[in-house]
Amino acid sequence: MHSGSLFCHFKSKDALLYEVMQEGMRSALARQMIVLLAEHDAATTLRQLIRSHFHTLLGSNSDFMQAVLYESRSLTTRQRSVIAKLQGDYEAAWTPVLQELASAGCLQAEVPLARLLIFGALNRSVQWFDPKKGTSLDDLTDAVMALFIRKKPR
Amino acid sequence: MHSGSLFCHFKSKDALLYEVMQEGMRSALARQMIVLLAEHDAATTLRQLIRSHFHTLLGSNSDFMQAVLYESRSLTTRQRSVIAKLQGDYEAAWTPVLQELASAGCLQAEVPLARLLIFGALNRSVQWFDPKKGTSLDDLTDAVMALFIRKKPR
Amino acid sequence: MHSGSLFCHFKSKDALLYEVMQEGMRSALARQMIVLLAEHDAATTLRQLIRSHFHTLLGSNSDFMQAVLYESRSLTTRQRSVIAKLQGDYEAAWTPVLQELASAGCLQAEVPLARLLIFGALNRSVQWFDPKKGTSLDDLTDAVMALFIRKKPR
Amino acid sequence: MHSGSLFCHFKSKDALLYEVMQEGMRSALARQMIVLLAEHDAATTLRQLIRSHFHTLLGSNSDFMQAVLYESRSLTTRQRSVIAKLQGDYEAAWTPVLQELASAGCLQAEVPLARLLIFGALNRSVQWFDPKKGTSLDDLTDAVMALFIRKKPR
DNA sequence: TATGAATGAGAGTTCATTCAT
DNA sequence: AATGAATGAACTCTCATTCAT
Repeated sequence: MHSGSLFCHFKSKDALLYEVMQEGMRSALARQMIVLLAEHDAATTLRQLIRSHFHTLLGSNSDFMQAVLYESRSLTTRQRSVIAKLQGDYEAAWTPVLQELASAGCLQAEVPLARLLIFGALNRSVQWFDPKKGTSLDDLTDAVMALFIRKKPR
Repeated sequence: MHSGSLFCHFKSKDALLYEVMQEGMRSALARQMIVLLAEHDAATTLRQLIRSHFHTLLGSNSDFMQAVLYESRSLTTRQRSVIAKLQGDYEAAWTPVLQELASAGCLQAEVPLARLLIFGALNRSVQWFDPKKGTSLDDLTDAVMALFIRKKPR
Repeated sequence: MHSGSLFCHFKSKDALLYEVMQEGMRSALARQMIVLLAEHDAATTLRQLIRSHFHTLLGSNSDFMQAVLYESRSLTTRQRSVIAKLQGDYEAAWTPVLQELASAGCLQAEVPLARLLIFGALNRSVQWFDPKKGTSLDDLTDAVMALFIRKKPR
Repeated sequence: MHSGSLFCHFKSKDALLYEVMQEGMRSALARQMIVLLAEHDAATTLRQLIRSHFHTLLGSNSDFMQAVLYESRSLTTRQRSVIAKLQGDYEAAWTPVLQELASAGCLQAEVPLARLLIFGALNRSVQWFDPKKGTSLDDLTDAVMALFIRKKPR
């Protein structure tokens, strides 16, 4: 693409960024919705949410997530709040699942805090994950489940 | 401070950034070394490492950590590798502690991966932690320990 | 031209300076080569070299010579040596002509020194020459020849 | 000397430059006056003027001449005209001597132009003269005389 | 709609000058 | 008078944006 061409399609560079972030978050939400519509037990649902989140973070067409996590300061206040709302909705969907696991004793922390810590752990993978190192997204998902979620106590 | 004053003390803006990052990492390493020199069981040591890390991340004089985590791209390759080395040393010190907990069955993941996930979880707190919300660094430390570390199985 | 426009075409202000100096010296060399290819006696050749040099110094598109003479310190060592090489080649071409005149007794000084003095005399004209004062470049050329070159002794 | 100390003695850096240039030109004029007061024939006087000028250009304490020749643009208009007046007086003193030589047929050019060319030739020596190369100021003076001045025709 | 040279606001940097000590 | 940290105007350069083609 050539230097002036962007402005045939977007009002500004930040407008493109905003579009990409919004579009990316909406598709991530849609992908996640499919997971949530399947009726599984909480542990299975969480596993699928994590797997889906890794796809969103690390799969192809995932650059938007870098933008959501690290470039929000380039947006206007209004745009930033729209993206924050989408991100909030996305993360809020995990709460009931985590709540159920916490109630069952499988997750040993207050859910709001646990959710922040879990998203921190997962999101940072964009910095260190390297598919060439031989670990698959499924392996990663297994490791995360093992780390955070305990077997249901009798 | 006025526009030209910086250059009385530093060759360039990036030279200041580098100094701040280096100095901050060295003091974080020193603080952590004190924790490691105390002889405690692995769980207590980890708790103190986490508490110390939260101090480094969220205490006063902690802005350098934002720089280390998010501004490394402004450095030269050489500078970046120095900072990466310091960060690597800092994080490497956690490995034996995590290893011992993993051997005891208290940490259910491969240590290298667990370490990445744990640092992700902790480091992201600079984005959401707000001391005005009433949670203390000690509370945070307790939550992290509860979330990641299990009671020693009999 | 506006402040940023330069950088569409040149990497830096000094890169422009270097291009102008190099291009100017190459065209001066080319102009001089034409003079040298004509087969004339030494005195005629020298007269034409001087006339050509005044054109290079004082004609239109001659600002580059100011740069070559007085702005070389803005260049990198490498660039400066390229320009110095071109200037050296340019001035070296005068040596055989001066040598022939010296051998004939028309130039009463060691050629290397005479060349330095002659170029000093000519080049300083950029400081004082004013076409509005009524002196032409041909007048100037005649004066220089008369001053430095004697009639061939019988 | 330290960065602020200059301003204990001079109002500005350019004020120092102006003082140095003025002082240097006055001492050059004084030195030249001594030459002119001795009663010699024109050729001898010119030789001594040239020798004195080389001392002024190339001897110790001669940096001011670089400033006079190449840094005048840093001065205010008023200061520049004072320096130009001193330089004009200095060069004007050569006119009668050159005039006499021209009348005698020893200098083959109009005196005003010859003077400009001669000063150009001499002044440029600050760029190329190197005492380590083994040429003395006396050698230089001899060469200049030989180049410009002819034996008196019978 | 696409292009890329031109624009200009803003960032980074230099350096002559000021000023508290 | 001497010092050197601080100042700020001026300069170089970057890059998002504009615009004539």
